[in-house]
Amino acid sequence: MEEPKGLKVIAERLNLSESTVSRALNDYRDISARTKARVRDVAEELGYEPNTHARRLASGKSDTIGYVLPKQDGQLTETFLGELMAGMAKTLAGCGWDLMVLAPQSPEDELAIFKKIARARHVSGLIISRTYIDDPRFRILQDLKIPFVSHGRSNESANSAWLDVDNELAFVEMTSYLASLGHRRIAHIGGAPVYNFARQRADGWKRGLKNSGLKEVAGYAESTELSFEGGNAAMKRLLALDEPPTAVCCVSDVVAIGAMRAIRDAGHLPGREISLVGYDGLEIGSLLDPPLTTMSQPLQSAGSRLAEMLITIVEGKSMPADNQELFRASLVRRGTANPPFEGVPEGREKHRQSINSNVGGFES
Amino acid sequence: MEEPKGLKVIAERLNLSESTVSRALNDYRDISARTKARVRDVAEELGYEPNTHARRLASGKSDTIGYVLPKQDGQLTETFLGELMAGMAKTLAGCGWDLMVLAPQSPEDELAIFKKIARARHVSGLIISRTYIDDPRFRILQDLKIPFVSHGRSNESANSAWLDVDNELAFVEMTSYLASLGHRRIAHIGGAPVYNFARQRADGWKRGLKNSGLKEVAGYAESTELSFEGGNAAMKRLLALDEPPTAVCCVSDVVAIGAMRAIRDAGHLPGREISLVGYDGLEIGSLLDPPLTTMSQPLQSAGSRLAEMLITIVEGKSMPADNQELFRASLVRRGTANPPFEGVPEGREKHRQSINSNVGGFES
DNA sequence: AGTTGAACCGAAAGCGTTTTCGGTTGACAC
DNA sequence: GTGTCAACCGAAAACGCTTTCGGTTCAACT
Repeated sequence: MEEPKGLKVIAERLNLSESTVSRALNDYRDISARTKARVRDVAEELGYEPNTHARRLASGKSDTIGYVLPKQDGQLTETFLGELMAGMAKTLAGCGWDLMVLAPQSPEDELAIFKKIARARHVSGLIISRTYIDDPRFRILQDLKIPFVSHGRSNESANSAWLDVDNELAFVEMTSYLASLGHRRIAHIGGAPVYNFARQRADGWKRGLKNSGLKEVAGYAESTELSFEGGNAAMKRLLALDEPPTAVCCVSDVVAIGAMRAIRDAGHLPGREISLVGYDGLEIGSLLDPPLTTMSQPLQSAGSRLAEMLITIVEGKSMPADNQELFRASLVRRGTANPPFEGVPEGREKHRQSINSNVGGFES
Repeated sequence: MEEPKGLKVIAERLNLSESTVSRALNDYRDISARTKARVRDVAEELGYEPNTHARRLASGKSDTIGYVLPKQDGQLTETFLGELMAGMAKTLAGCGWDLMVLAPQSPEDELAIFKKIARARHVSGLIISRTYIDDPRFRILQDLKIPFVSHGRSNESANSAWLDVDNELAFVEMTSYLASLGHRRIAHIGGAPVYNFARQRADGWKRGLKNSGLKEVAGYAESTELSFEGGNAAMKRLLALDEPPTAVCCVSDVVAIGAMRAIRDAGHLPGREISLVGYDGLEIGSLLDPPLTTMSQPLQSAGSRLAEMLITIVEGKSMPADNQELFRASLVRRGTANPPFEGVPEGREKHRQSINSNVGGFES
């Protein structure tokens, strides 16, 4: 009982040709309003749904964009994935486009996927994440003439479309904030220097220091992998310095949480002896003890915007280089960023008075 | 300079017909091995990539499955999404299939999406997550004759394909483990009772109690939303009981972390006065103080298997009801599950002796 | 020599759209 | 009345592949 669908039945019902029906549904202007209405009614009534494949074959468009899953170190716990993809899928669906997921297993695999897309063109554009400072993908995609937008910049992104958070500004603000609380010895735990965002954040920290008239102390620029252990290890190194920092800017919440652990293990209290600010705005940070001060960035809207940008590019309505947008992160004040500690850690109570009197004036 | 691709050029180069080339590439057995080899060589050399849309139109297959993003309460921080989708995409890609993301904005929207798929058939199967105890989607998808596999069971899933973790067993083990450590008063903080996994876990807890000869104390079965705040609030209620539990099984790590906070706020130490086990195996739990004991479930492999199952069903190689698999979670021993505290919380020293002597015999 | 049947391959009919190109109206001006 | 120009619509050719159906060839049996 498979009733034949298709333009054909609609056409027959109305004594029209298939081509007329097609154009009526696609709102061509050489079809009278009356006819359009009749066609639409019948289509509605029949529950007509165009055959995607036929449409795409005939039109030569694929109305599909691909999102390349960032595969880092085998770990895929990125908390932003869900939000980002939801944002993309939502606006794409609004335009009748599809979102396809690509999960390259290795850089070579990724290249193979790109090449295949370049030839088959069954995906008309790509969105990539987790960009590197020197990210070969920009060149590759440009050479292959695959339209794309990156979530994050790169040295190679000058002429391509991207959407990024102003990581540098965020870390300038973060550092300035700590400085405004009275901190003078502010360190940074950064991410692997291949990631562009890691560099941006480190740069922001440096600029923040400068803006506040502080200078970078030797050994204060830590770099580690984006994990708890990474943050933990880096913080330990900072604590082992002759003059440990009183505040630390962390490249991510996860790293910050690792750092908190190290601070605790050293017998200090995060946010008291050593202030700490993370980045990402993870919900979980709010439940820690003390709750992690952090900076949060928009995700759903970023995904949505990425999709919008890519569509206009694919449709030739704008040039890649004209699609470069900077979002802004915002400070979430919680418990780990406070004025420098007036007391003395680890039962060195005897020191307390002197330190206190030396510093002075920062009691809240 | 657009060189014409397609079967045509290969056919011309070899003085074969397009149909022969097509069948050669698709490994039909009425093509000689020699011809197949020649065709493949030329195809390789020319970098031939078949046109997906044409192929799908002609064959009537879509080779695409859709993953329905679980949208809960506007929050999409599901940590498992990345892993799960990577697993799916990976095995799908291995078969030349595509993974499409669907992000329904509401239940009505979800229904509309299903209906559209049922008609257009541009997606040949679906994978759904976060199933409810009474999940209308099972009926709907069956009625619409859309092949699907669910990640998680439901009351309605008897005749459909699913892959689930044995949540009940996991919580039986969890509870038994706590009992084996000597706990007698074991509570449970569960999730919203609409989710099937929440019920399963609660059931597991109850069965675990029974197996260990313990009984469910009034007020020990808490239920809350799957968030830090939820866990926090639930634990507060437990602490306010006349006889608070000495151990708590939590429906998720996030909830457990919220509970830890409540325990701390009450002046106790998680894992000492009150033991705690979470579920999910989140990495972050390992960095808490003390590190959260939990149960972890496989995700990449689950995604992979889900995809495999769906493919065999779509291709008619197996019936949905024959595709029901139970994965197993495994205990990750960290720091929050220990024998009952021998000390006395909050100066209720007087209770201690009696309790201890009543229970007895479980010191490790 | 005739028959049979693998083994191979080509012709051609789709698959369900889009889109170009003309053709037919009728109105309106000249 | 002839010409012109919109406004509408149909015919038909793509789009690039799959798949059915036959046809040819050639070796191997009768």
